[in-house]
Amino acid sequence: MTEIRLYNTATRSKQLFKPLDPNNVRMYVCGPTVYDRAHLGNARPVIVFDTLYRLLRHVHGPDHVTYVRNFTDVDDKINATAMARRQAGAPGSLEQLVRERSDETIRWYREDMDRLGALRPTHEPRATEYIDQMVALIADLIAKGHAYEAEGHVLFRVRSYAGYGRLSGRSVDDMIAGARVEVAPFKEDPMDFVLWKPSGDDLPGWGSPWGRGRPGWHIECSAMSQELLGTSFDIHGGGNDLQFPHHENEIAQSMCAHPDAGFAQVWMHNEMLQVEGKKMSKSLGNFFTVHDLLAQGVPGEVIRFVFLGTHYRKPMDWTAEKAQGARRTLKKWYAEIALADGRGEVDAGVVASLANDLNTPEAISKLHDLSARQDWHGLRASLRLLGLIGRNVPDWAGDSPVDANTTALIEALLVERAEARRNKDFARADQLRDGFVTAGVIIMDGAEGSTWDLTPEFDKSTLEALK
RNA sequence: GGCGAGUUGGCGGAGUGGUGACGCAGCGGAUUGCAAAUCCGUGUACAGGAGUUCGAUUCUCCUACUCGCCUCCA
Repeated sequence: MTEIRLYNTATRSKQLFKPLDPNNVRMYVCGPTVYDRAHLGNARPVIVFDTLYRLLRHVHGPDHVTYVRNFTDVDDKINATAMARRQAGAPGSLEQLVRERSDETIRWYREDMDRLGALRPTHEPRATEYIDQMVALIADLIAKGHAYEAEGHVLFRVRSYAGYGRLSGRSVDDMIAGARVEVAPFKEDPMDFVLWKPSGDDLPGWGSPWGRGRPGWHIECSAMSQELLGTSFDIHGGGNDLQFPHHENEIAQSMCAHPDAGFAQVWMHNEMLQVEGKKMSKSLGNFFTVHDLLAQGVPGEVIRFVFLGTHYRKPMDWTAEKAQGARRTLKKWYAEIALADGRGEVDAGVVASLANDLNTPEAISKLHDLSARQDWHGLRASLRLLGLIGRNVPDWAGDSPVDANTTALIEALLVERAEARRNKDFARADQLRDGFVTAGVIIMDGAEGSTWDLTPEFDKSTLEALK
């Protein structure tokens, strides 16, 4: 069996991956807060951990991997949208409007991530459906002395967990020294964080032993992973911005509730995304969503390919130039594998690269090898493993859907050019050749005649001017 | 201020204690009326300094610079 090596943030080293139960490899990834469309940065962990999911399924068998990715649908921005809608006269209770907002955002998220070739996780739990488990977990933490109630809040007693700060390499004292956060007066210690907080009448809330309220952010992942994967499981993933405080707090909660279970064995964090060399932010004007990009005609496969071109633990720069290159490469490969039947074997080199801490850039270089060796079956199967092709070659890469008019016009102009060349009227022949280029038509002359294709920049009026 | 990550050829981007991935661009050749596409060939890069070593881009230390987190942003 293929040996998988993964970099474990918790030990800061790459180590051999040994599942607790090879018949049920379990992975939890922190999913989105569903307050709006997913931006491009949200796509990175999705693609990274989807690739890992595919690798695990390949190695252990599709039925022996359980992948959980949550939706966080308890959030002030969701509430704000719901309240704004109610003010605008939308019917229904606040709870219903909150639910509607999450529902539509989740639907968008799934549509967008599907387009990126990401498989749906085994479970996609919503935080609001696990409130009972969270309440039980919080009560357990209080009973064990790791949490306390104060002014309607329940807080986690950070000093009660000696391992706090291990994952992110911080000491509690250092963090307090450098803290820039205002400390709530009811906290025993500045580092203590909220497990449960009270909700006023104008906010969604649930009944609890501590009054009507809502959970803090971190407790949901502890509760849902425990419910769906057990008190210990194999891999926990997310963006490296979650390393602290989110994952640190998750560890504290889960380890204190189940001191002997071990919680997650391997912690994996993807680096952040940049756009044209800069952090993506609304103020810089380089902020866009996955949906924006798809709507502009950038195919999901192209986005995925660009992402896989950088190792997940390095910052990744999204550029228009990369997207263009990715489109060309994929289109070439799609044309090459058109005749492959899809029953080929996945290339061992591709698997080996992935098994080495998801070295996707190296895996892509192996795809280039397969293409150069004309191993179309292997290329197709390997593209499939990487999620760069589904059952069929995507429509955008096939023969461009061209209306009959345009086809006839191009064919006629090609005939004219062939005649001009035969008659040594090179002025006209070159005029047509250059005109095709300007119009966005690629002409490929071969021994048995000319073939053509349209670039995304194809412009029909420019072509018609050639007549 | 604290913690962490990084700095590889024109660009992107892997990797390794000693045979200089891979892609794009460029250059040379084949081909072409000239081109495009294609095919063949082609690159003496590892931030700076010191150290360890027979030998370092790869290990250690220092310096510079970049970036991320410390704010319920992946």
